[in-house]
Amino acid sequence: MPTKSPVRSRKAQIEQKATALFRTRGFAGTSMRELATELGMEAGSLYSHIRSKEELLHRICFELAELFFAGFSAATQEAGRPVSFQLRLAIESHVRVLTRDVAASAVFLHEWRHLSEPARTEFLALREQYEAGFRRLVQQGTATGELTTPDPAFATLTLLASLNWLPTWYRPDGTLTPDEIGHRLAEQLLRGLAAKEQPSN
Amino acid sequence: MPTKSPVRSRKAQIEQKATALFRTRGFAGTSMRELATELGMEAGSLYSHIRSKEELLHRICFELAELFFAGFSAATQEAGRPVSFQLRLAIESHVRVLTRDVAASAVFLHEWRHLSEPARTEFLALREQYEAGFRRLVQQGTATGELTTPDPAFATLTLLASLNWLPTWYRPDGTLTPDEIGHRLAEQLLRGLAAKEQPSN
DNA sequence: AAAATTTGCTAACGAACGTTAGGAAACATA
DNA sequence: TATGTTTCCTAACGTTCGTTAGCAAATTTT
Repeated sequence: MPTKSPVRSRKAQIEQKATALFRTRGFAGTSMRELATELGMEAGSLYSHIRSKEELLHRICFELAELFFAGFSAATQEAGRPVSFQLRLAIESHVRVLTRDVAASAVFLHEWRHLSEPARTEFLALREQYEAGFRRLVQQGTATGELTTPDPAFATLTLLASLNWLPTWYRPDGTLTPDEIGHRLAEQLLRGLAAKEQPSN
Repeated sequence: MPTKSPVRSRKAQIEQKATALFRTRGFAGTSMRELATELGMEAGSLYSHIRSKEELLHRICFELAELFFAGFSAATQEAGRPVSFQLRLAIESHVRVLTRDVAASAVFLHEWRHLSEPARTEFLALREQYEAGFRRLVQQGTATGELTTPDPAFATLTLLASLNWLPTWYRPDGTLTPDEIGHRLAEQLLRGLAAKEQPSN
């Protein structure tokens, strides 16, 4: 009996398919009826496994947030590492999380607006906290002289922008592995912040 | 009688308010009833001025596309300019269009998925064409030796990513003018592609 | 094997949706 | 002022939505 896919619980199937649909159609543009149809069942049956449509979204958002924080911690926890190295590791970790499940990442980055309060505000606070971590790294890097930028906050925005656009173009079946992508992005972005060379004005 | 705002046609008011709502709630998450309420009227009345909800989205998407193309043309039409200079101008033009109406830009970048066919496919083709223009610039720049990157396509993605994340953070009342932002982004991004200095491997 | 639990279908609920059509009110034109 | 046009309210349409509850079937547990 060749089984091509690992057997998943019904709930896991629902979550995976919901993630895919939320990504392509948006949260508000995805109905529970079409989700159920994609799974070969009726919409009413979904509620044997989940509480609500919003619960699906909530899980995607807050579970990915945890992964982002865990990766950032691992990248930056070891004392004594050069700041620019920590920043490189943080970039690479961010890319790893984004590429782990690119549909979930796209949902995470755009569909949070559909969370009800207080989850919505909570999510935004987490996001700000995570970004502040990157900002601190860039600031520390300029303070130590490893990095150069006239505006650390602006540079951080640019950096995160490059990273967070990834779900729009990344394909798991593309030629580059997630680690290669992370490496390249880190290279290019850090090159733009490198302190050794002066830009020609 | 001090009038603070210029008097606009009802249609212009509808379009402006729809743009704002589509930006914050998404196209699918915005109802015609709430749009009408924001304008102090009833939903049924909107149809004296517009044909459909989708027409509003269609206009946002295709009018901005025109602006992007016009800006790119102006940046790259003059023969003899160094490629990296053209790229700089193209970046700055892109930022000018994005910052012209940041809500419309956010809608343009994310809500196109709600266009029906054939408009949806048409829009994606336009987008690809515009991005191909940037790719050509980067490729030409590496061919002339003005720019350096092991992968022009990848570098272009990174560049456009930095630009297209702008609507998430830009505030018209912020400290930087659109031209300043364009200049900074161009500086930082081109610095990451500059051919004169070799990155430390 | 019997009992308990889970799963899924089904019909339905109350609410919400984009839009239409009729008519009154407001405005513009002759 | 009379006429024509536009704007808006209103009620309603047909459709869709997320979800609930009842029950039978399937599965699991005892």
